[in-house]
Amino acid sequence: MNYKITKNSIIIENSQEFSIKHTLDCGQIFCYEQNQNSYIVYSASEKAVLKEQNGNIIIETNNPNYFVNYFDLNTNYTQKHNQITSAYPKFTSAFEFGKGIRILKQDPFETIIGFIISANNNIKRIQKLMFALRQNYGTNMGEYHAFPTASQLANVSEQSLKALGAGYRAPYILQTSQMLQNVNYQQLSQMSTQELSNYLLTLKGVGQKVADCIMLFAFAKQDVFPVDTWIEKVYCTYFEQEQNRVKIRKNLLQTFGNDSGYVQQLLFYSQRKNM
DNA sequence: ATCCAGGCAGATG
DNA sequence: CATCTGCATGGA
Repeated sequence: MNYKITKNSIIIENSQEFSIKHTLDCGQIFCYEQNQNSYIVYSASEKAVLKEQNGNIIIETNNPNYFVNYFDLNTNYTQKHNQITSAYPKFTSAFEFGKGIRILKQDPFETIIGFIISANNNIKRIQKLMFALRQNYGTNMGEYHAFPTASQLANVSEQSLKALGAGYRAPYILQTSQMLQNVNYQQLSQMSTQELSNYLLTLKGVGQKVADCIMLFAFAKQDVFPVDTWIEKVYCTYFEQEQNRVKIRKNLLQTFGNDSGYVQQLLFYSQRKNM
């Protein structure tokens, strides 16, 4: 995709390959806001404002290089979309609905906490708690708050987390933050999918589904297929009646191979489209 | 009132 | 190994 970088912006020309709305609304990110004619994205300590003008996308930010990587601007999603559409024609209309989705490369710690909170929860409440964590424990950046670091979050009280609505996840957030204080994410990113999965599963509040989401949305792993209640519904629609998530995941991984991550997100978004 | 939301941990066969 | 249960909270 063609883009230009200035000191405080990214300009994307001819932007059909990037739907801001679908990319942000598809459920992979929790800390963003929609305004009248712009979206604001918060990631770790960074912020970006996204607008469409005359068919171009303008991303205003103090850290353009961070968001080039974050929005995965160097990957050709038109090609990916065409490829899966021809490879799996029975899903054409479902894929079409989410055309323009880009799989984000999000901050690992923020993504880990976000998806720990996501367990048995709904997206509105997840977003609310994630912003509350920023507001209460994150570094004040002036006009907004950064997401708290592992060390910052490791030192808050379980009581105060529960007061913000974390419920029974409060001790998971605390224990995982403590475990991640000295982790080398560079090292994690070099692991194979299986190695990384094994590591993530040692964190409190992280099971297979949450680990898959973390690997997909923060580590750009493609050979994962997060199975939640929505994907269960998709599976029962397109494949067969099956309640066992382990089997569903195995079958979907076998069917979609290295297209799994991108396909999963398109199918998830399509399934939730009237929400 | 009951069920559900991007499930997980811990206990029990 | 597989299956079962409790779990905070708020909206439908």
